[in-house]
Amino acid sequence: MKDRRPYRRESEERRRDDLIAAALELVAEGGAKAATVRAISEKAGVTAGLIRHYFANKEELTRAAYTRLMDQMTSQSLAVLQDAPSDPVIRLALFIAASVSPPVSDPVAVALWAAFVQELRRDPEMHAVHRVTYLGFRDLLQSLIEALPAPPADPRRSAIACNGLIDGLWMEGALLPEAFEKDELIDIALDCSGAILHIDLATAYRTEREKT
Amino acid sequence: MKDRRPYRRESEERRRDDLIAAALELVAEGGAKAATVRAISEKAGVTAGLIRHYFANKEELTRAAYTRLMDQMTSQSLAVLQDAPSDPVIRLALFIAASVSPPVSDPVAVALWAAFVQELRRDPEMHAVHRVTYLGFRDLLQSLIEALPAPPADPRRSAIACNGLIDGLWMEGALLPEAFEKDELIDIALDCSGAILHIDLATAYRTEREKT
DNA sequence: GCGTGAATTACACAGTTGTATAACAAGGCC
DNA sequence: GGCCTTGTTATACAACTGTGTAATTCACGC
Repeated sequence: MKDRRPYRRESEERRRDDLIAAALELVAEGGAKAATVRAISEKAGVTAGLIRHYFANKEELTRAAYTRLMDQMTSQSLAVLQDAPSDPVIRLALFIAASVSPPVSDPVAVALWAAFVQELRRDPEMHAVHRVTYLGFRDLLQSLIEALPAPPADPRRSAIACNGLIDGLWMEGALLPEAFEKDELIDIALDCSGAILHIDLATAYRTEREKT
Repeated sequence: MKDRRPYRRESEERRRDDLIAAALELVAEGGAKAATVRAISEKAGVTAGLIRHYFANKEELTRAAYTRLMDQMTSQSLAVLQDAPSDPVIRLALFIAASVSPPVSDPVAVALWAAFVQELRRDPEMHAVHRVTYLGFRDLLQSLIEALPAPPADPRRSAIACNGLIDGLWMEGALLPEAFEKDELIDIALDCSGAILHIDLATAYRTEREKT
């Protein structure tokens, strides 16, 4: 007489992944308030109770989603170096260009990021995630800068500056795309990073792009 | 027999101001989700029903609060020019330094800003507010750049770049203050804006500061 | 095949949310 | 000083929130 919904047992990893992915999609679509336990579980194809079987509470799921988002963005910027030439100037130029253009610089990604930023001040664990991912990205940038033929005297300062420039343009390009022409932000990011580092990143990028 | 709460009638402007201020304080303290109609009205010293007497719905109050926040931040950056000398290099340096240091660069302000950013994609009116305030700030910066003795060839590009740098450092300094030494971000912002514009903003700022 | 443990569903619950509506009272006007 | 507009309170309501708990049913070991 019961018409209980049939289901399949899945691995813990699979279920956690599905729930995190569903949460991110919902936050992207409708802001943090749209990611309710019921909406998340429905999108993941399970019932609400299961969330608390894999996460102690909703906060923990939120943290997991934030970590996943930041890891994704860093690895997307890094992916462009996978099959890049070994010339450090070209590598830096490609990395910077990738960071201020899609899919890294994307309205959905920025909105997602903003949704989590509000939690940083209140949740020490979220703050820790932020520190690790921010410093991780910056250190990556710094290592690219230190590999340059004529590295700057204070690579840490240079990395902070370029990181600030990248983050600002990343955000502005995603939030107000109609205010910029195609590739304008890439050009600006390369020109100004070049001015900061006293090298010509723009032509290095252009010649590399024309090679294909 | 009724012990109905006594009250005073106030002007529409006063009530709207109080409600907006209460909403901003709550978002700052506990994120967007803390700004419920009941919490807002309690903090403003009224009952919940009154909100809908002054705002058609909660969304409208949210929009008003966002507009107010952005106006405040721009005017705070601008305030430093009030009694600044007429030397355009000094004026630009003061403006940039103010934008990446308290009270403009502040964890509360950044968290508030992030809380609203999530709405930009969904709410066209919020998007319009964002466009106006972003372009307003950038145009201000561009006018300061154009006033320089040797203005750059493309002031728009320079303004976009400096704005990006400022926004990035504004955000990073507020979100992870322990990662930077005192005045480090001001120095970096001035050095790198100077590199982009080919002028020496850092010494202009330092000599101006030592004048007092 | 068949038990058995655990993944999953189903349901309940108390609290909160935004909103609608009616009763009330403050303060200006004559 | 009494009326009348309307700012303000009070209360109701249905929808939704996160969470706790018991009942089911899947899938694996034997």
